[in-house]
Amino acid sequence: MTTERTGTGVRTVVEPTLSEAEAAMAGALERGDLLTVFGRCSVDYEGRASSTLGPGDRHVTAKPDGTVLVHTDEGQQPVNWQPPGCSQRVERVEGGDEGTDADDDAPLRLVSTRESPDEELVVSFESVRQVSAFAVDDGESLSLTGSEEDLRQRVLESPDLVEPGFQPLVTERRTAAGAVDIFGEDADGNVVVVELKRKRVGPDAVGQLTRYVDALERDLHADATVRGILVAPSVTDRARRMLADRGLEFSAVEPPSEGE
Amino acid sequence: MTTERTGTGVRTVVEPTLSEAEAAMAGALERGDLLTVFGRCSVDYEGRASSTLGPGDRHVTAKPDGTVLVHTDEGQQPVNWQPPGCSQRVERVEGGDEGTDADDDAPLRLVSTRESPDEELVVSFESVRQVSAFAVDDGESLSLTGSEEDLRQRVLESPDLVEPGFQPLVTERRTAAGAVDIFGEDADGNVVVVELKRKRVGPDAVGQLTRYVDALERDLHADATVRGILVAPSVTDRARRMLADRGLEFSAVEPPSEGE
DNA sequence: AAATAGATTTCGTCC
DNA sequence: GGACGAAGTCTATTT
Repeated sequence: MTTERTGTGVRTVVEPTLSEAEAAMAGALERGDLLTVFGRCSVDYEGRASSTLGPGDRHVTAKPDGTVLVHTDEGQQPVNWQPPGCSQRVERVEGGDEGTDADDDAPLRLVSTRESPDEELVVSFESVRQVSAFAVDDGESLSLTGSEEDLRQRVLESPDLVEPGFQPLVTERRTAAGAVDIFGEDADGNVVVVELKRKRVGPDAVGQLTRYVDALERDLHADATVRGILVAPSVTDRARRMLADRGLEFSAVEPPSEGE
Repeated sequence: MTTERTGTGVRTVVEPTLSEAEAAMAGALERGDLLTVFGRCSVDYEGRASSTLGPGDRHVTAKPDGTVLVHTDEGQQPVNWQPPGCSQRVERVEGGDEGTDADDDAPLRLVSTRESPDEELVVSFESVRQVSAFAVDDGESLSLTGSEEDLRQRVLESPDLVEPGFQPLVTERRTAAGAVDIFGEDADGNVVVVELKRKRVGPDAVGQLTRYVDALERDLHADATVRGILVAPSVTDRARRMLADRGLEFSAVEPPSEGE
């Protein structure tokens, strides 16, 4: 086993005994560090669903905000996790009758729990290869371009992109079926409902637009024509057919990128 | 700087120079290890959208399957990432005119790219606190209970949970609007469309069921009555109202848990 | 490669 | 705290 303690916020223990790993993990949780553990473990989860995962090498992260992530060597998503706000503790299975110390062979457990919903994640390490604790200093936040919000601004600045003469009146207009992205009227004064999507749309988006158009037709009574326009970069074949069946329309508009 | 090389598949470098970090990272990528880097970095992404992230301490993971994850001290989701299948490389910004070596102050970059869609993620380290490489041995896969698939099996085994006399006929029956979860008939011989959800449902699920019912009514022509039943643990108020407006129904069924 | 829908989705926003 | 919808969603399945 080797211990590193540096003055720059990194503490690492390599090939610790389970008791040494326990101490290092407890210290990291105590200090509010970002904790990572690599070792052979099994994982059990019970809460919104239930899962079990047999023994294998995994990389486990516990963040100071209460997040826990268990990653295998494959996949972008963790194989098991716990969301922010959970409480973490490390524990050793109780030893024999007389001993107060934990059995040296007993697994080391990282337990994460929360209430509402009641959930528990247990990572049981049979061996630990590395424990690291990091003091994180991060004040910056992400700046992102190309979201649906960016597309909305683009359409509000240049309504003609939807169709010549389109006039946006309100965003997020409420209906019995939910809030409409953009509510406006066309060159002839007809009511227009616009549903925005930042990428190619499928049947679900058509369903959404349908719900809003139907709801507005009821709200505004029978006399007024309500047009529904799906605004997105492109549509799938089935979605295009569904739009046609329902008398709805599509207008191709790209979300702004980088500079625009 | 301290280097650890153990016989059990863990290599760790603490407080390396950028050149030392570069070598450690390149070796890990070469060997197909799970690579982790903790350090101060900026992140730029360009692809399906664009994003920038200013300097801060982050934990970066590169998996042998091509996944890259950049985590801050907060949140379950990575602040930036690259999906499985991407290609990674480490590089140093080119030095001055005459030198062949990289400028010692030039940032160390982890670059991840893929095509279709064209995406690039660049993590620029101004300092590195730790580089670790792990040889992962994991043969086990996750076993999970409580999914929609489990709910489907429960309903197929006990159709009366939906309503007395319900008879499932086909699963995944195709319609013009997509595949129906369970297609069957009720005690009176009416066509029944069942949409399953493992948790409390909102307006989107009602929209889905509506699409399938509408599509089937057209497919089967006008004479037959098509009932639509949303099967889930519970419904939101608005969803319940939308169901009523459309003449659709709700039946409360929980997905099986643990033992069941 | 594209399409479709589920997910212990997570995340933000608004009520 | 619940409800609702976006997301660089990811992931599995099917065409």
